[in-house]
Amino acid sequence: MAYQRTKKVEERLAARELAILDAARQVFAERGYHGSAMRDIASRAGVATGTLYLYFANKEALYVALLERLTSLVLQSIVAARSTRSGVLSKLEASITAAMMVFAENGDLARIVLVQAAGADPSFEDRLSQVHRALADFVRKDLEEAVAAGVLPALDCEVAALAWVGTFYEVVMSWLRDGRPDPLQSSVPTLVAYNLRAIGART
Amino acid sequence: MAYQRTKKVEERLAARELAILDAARQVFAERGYHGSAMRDIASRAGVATGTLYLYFANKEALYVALLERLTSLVLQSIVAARSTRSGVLSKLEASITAAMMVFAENGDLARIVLVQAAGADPSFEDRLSQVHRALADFVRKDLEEAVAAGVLPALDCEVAALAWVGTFYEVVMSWLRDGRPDPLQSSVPTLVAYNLRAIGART
Amino acid sequence: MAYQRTKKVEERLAARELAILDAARQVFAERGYHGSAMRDIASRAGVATGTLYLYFANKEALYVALLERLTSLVLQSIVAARSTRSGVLSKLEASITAAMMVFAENGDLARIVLVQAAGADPSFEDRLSQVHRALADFVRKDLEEAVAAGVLPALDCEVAALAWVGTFYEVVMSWLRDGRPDPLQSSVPTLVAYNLRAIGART
Amino acid sequence: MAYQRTKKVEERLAARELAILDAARQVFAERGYHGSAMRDIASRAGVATGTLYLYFANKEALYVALLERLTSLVLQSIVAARSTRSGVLSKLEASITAAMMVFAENGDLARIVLVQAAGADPSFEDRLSQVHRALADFVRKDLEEAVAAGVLPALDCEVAALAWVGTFYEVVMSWLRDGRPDPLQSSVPTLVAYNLRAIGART
DNA sequence: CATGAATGAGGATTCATTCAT
DNA sequence: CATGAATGAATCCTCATTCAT
Repeated sequence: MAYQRTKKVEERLAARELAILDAARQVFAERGYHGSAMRDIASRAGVATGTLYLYFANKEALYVALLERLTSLVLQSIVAARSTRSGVLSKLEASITAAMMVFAENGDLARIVLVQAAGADPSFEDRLSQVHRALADFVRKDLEEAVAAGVLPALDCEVAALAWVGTFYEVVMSWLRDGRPDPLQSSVPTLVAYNLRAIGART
Repeated sequence: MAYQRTKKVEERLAARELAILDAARQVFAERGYHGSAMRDIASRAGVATGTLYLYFANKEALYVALLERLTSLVLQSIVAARSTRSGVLSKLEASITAAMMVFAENGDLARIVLVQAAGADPSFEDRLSQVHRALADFVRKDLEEAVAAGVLPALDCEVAALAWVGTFYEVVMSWLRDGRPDPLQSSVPTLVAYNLRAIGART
Repeated sequence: MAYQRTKKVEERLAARELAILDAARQVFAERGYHGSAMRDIASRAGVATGTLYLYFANKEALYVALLERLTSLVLQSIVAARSTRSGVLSKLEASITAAMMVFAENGDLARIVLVQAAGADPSFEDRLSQVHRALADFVRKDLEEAVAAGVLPALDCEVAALAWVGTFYEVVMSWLRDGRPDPLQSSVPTLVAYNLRAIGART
Repeated sequence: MAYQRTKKVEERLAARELAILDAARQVFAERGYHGSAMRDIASRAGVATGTLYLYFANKEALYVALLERLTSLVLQSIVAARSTRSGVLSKLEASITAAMMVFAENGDLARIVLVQAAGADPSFEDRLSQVHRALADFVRKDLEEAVAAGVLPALDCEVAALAWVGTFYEVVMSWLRDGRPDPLQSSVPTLVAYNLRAIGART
């Protein structure tokens, strides 16, 4: 009889893929990309080495899956958060808050993506760039819109967007390094105010 | 007669160490820590593999030498720049400008230290942290002094220092990624103004 | 279906371990510890280099496995031989004959353990010492028992045991060097008689 | 003016050669042949690495020089000792006593030659064989002469010689391993008596 | 689908030896 | 003669990936 991919089977497969991603997340976060052997990840996931290759083409693909996981979490979260706000600056604030929440709840992924990815292999730099650029683009567009709407004075939105993202990025890095500020989200209001003042917004 | 370590010899040794550091800088910057074989570095430096080990204990030590080189360049440059200014905020601006100049003139090193180091090996994270912390500390102390002197309004100097450093760090990263802003230093006045507004300084 | 460790697989694994030990025995015996590259052993065993490390932790462990193999063969053989005899001196003779038989049948191992081990690495000396001491202890205890039973006159059993072992050891070494006496066992009666006279036994 | 190899120069050279041999003896005895780097020996001798090669062709030659040093000490000592005795068995006893004295006074060399040489490299086995054979030959000839003179009963002198040497060799090994018997020479009378009884000599 | 034994290329490091000084 | 910097071949071991079971 033909093999039937029942729902039950489907679920087991999905669960296994998650287990592998979870194990990879932990191991990569602890030991870095090159310090992590596929064998270690497999044993942490409770599967055989070869099984990893049934779910991911190779080590790089497994790592990239984690990178994309965080990227996707952040972007989805931002989109969802923006839909609850109306004003431009309010959307901007919501965006950045949402992103910070995701980082705060996914420390391992944040470490892997924001701290380790670039140095793991030059080929990952591009992907990290995309995250930065995506965030900066959100900010830049909002700023441009705000300027166009007269909510903000004239501004070099390109550089301001980088600066804006940089303030948050640096705080996330500090949190990943030293655990401060604790909790990470506590810094958001301060930073938002910091940046709003910097761009001349009336608070 | 016994081998004499003449000035000529001394110079050749120093030149060779520089050649090795230079080769390491190029190769590491291009291919990352784990993508760079000691053999590649040696051949780029025009020496035999074993020669590397006469100058550096091992691959890690060679890498760390580059990290410390940038750190030392930055710190020296900051100290020198500060001595030419008098006001607190002026010193702060001089510090950050000096650091950016060093990054601009040492792109490879900046890439190795700021982009790659943390992901190359977890053991390097500490060293990168030190750079960040050292810069943030300079800023924080200046801000605290400025607040104490009444030049600035009350302020969460800890977070502000991180934000301040973050704005510059992000721009450096952008420059390393895309080559923009070009030249890197062109962004300094904008960023300084950005941060001064953010902390409520009268311009 | 999951990979099954069937009896067939089990056998192949055991066979492979034996093949590796066999190859190691040959290569080490021919070229000595430091003259033998893991690659040579692997190719002689018909496996890849990495496969050696699936069966033995490292080169030293592979060597030690050979040392322990001979030790175990000798001790087992002695124990078995003693159980077939009744008198003390008869047990003693059986012991030494059994040991010599094992050496005669395992020339490579004998060479590795008795000739090469001590010089291969200072850390192996201990293990060689144990072999010597184990043999000497067997002899000493038998001698002490024989003296206590009045079968032998009073005697410095400690030194006599060493001497006893030494006579056989020297002959084994001579056999390993020059192939004489041939066969090795032919010397046993002569040596037993030699030692029995030396300790004053009535023949 | 032509370079004159004055007596003073000659002496300095000889002293240096001795210093090197001495250093080599210590280092080899401690770490074994392959565990000893030429650099270590040089630094222990207080000279530069290259200097070793002015006195010895290569590492092997340096090691062989030590082997030959002990061989020569033993043989000279035996010859000298024999000249003071008259009877065959007396000469035999003097020979073996003399050899043991040399071992006792040159523990490092004894360790290098008797324990390590064979395992250091198969090419050294021959040289170790020569020592054993030289000693055994002395004994065999004496035994043969004693038998011919009727001082001893008929005897398999070949095997007896090996046995004779073996008893002493084993005791030396024990001394090198455990430091017992202490002093080494204390065992000589016992062993001589042991062997004399074994070959049927009237004491 | 899952397993884990097997592969073998790759790389950091050591060290005997040479030779310009 | 003496030095010690330089060489580069040699080797142990790791680990991503494959594939027979």
